[in-house]
Amino acid sequence: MPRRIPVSTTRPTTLADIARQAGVSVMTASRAINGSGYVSEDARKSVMHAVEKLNYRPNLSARQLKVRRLDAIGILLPDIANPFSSELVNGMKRVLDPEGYTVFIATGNRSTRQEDASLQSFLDHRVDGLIVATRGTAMGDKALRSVVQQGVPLVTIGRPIHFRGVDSVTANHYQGAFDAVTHLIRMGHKRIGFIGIAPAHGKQLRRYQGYLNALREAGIEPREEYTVGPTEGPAFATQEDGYHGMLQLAQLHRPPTAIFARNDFTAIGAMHAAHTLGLSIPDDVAIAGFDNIPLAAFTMPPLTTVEQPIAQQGEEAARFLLERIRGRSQDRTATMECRLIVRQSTDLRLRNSHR
Amino acid sequence: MPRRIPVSTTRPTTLADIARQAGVSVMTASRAINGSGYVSEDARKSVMHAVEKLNYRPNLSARQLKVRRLDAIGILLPDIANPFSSELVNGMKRVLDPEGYTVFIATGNRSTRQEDASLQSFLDHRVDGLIVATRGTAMGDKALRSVVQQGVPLVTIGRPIHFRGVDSVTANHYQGAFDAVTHLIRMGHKRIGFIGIAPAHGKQLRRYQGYLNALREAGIEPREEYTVGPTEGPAFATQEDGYHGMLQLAQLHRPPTAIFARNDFTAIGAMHAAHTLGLSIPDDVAIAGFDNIPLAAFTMPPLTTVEQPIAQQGEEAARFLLERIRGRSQDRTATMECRLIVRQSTDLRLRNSHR
DNA sequence: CCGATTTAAGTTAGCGATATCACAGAATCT
DNA sequence: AGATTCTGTGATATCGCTAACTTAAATCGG
Repeated sequence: MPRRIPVSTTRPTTLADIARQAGVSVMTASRAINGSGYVSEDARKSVMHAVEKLNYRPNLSARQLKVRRLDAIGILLPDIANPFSSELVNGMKRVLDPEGYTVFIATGNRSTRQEDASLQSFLDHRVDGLIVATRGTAMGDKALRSVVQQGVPLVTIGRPIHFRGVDSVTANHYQGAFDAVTHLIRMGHKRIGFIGIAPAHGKQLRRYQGYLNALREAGIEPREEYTVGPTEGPAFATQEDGYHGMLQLAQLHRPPTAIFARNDFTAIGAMHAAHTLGLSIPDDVAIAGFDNIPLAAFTMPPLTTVEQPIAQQGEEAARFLLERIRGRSQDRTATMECRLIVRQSTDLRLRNSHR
Repeated sequence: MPRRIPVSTTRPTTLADIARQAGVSVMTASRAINGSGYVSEDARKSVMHAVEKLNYRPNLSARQLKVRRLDAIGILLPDIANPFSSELVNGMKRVLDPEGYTVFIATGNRSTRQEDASLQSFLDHRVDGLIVATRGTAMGDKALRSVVQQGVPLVTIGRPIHFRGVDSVTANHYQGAFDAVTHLIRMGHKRIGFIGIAPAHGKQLRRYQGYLNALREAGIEPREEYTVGPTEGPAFATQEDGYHGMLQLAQLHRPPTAIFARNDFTAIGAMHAAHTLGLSIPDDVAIAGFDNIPLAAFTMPPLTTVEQPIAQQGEEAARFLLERIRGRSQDRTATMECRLIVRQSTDLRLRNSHR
């Protein structure tokens, strides 16, 4: 471990400096600053004046050592490029800021090892609670279980949890996918493909289950060759996956007339492949995605997709966490409904709109 | 301020617990764990054994209080939806992780007040250094100046800094824009529009200056009516801005035959408007963007754009910060070159490629 | 074989904050 | 009036950790 030479310019102001400047004891200064206990108006004023003058900021490490509370919560995200992340954090902040909590973010960068490291960092810094929005893995589950055992309040987002002591919030991906595929069926499609995961790995993927069941409920037996995608299980599917998936499906003897893509990125890749192949959308092939990323309204044609209430998931998770921190011990779960947004990539009759 | 009831399940293990369990003094335990000073092999082993058994993790607040070092650095980002953010953080982590630093991220959400709050939070927690990647504002500058005065090592990214004691890293946006516009001129265009900022507010925007000078250097006098965009100064320009900007330019008596958009989102909005108007790209209007977001290769047609070395900026910023923390006091600045990526939105002759 | 060095521990004293106890004077109650 | 409560303040002891000092045995070189 390399040595670090500190560049101590001026020592930061401490409570003792304030007390000296204000002519009171440190305890009185502390009380004045925190508004606890009895402090005369005179004393309060001169302390506040000193705080202002010396530009005092309490040392949170010192405070935390004593009160065992950091007023900070940690958020673990899979990665920040993800279009969710921002909205999710906004939702959480909306709830946590007014309560005086600071929010720190760390990312796992899709690597379980990095996720564990970030999680450990939060624990080492003794945050008051954790919100974890990374994808579920066996290794990750083990780490989370130990978090719970250590008594640190924990809420997960979009991740099924298999043990107690945790709250969780999720969107109804199953229903969203079901609705999207049902919409395609209503538009007259019978041969509907899924791009985003290899058939063998789709058991865990609720979006895929929604796709399968929508077909079955309409009396259409899903065909395995209509499902294409990466085999990496819960990995995020990309534009490239969508592009290659579409090419693959187009080569079939009787190719699908409609595509339900695992997410909007995948859908955009599929659209691109369709253009390349000279297929027109939605006449030759209809395409629907999932997530309603900002760009979805700006593809050509605009993309039909499913919107999940991201900010609300963040808010709810934050509320759950606050309740946990304040002592609730029963587990709670919230499932938020998704909303189908029909645009021209599946229905030409719609006006060209950005909504 | 609401009261918080702690849910103390089991008190976390302390060094004293370890010492007791291992049958040594706390100091020996500390030395064994930190690998400092002399510790016999026997003692080290039994301490490590106790650490393992009791699942001990040092209390970083307590340690920080003593050693005045947190081994953590704070990163302030404008918002996380931004496609940079992720890459930027990856670059930083690549440098900081191996040095034993933990990275915490906070966002300002494009609000100066929130940025200040996040910055203050980092300072209150006494991080060892700060990397700030938010857009420059007067209020923000003031806050940063005070950071420097407090002796906290600071590096900025993509933000011109007007005072000393700060390192900064930036991409050569000017050159990138210059190259893109020069490319448009070489493709035979003479009437080239800029979408992304109102002409009166473009003074600060290096991308706009690059546009103007590329025109002038080619002997083309820029026309004010060819520049359209929001008036909010350094705000981020969106798809909507691009869409409306394109509509506006198309209404001119002699509309531009090429568009240089402030960023890829704006370019995508403009492309969408062009499609809506029945203009073909690049025959009726060529369009170039900036940033090379992942989707840029998947628009129809693929978008010509300028790529800036994001991860490298993150790495360099992290290296600068480490040097500062270790005592360097001269200011350093790095400017990274951008790279023009020509695709079919400006040049039809190219093969359809995703590179 | 003896002083000097190295190795291996333990003791003490804080870091900067707050909880707790102690105490004095003012205000209120019975 | 005397007891009781309310105000306002300060002294002291920690929180969990490590720097600095101290002690003591082991090792070493001439």
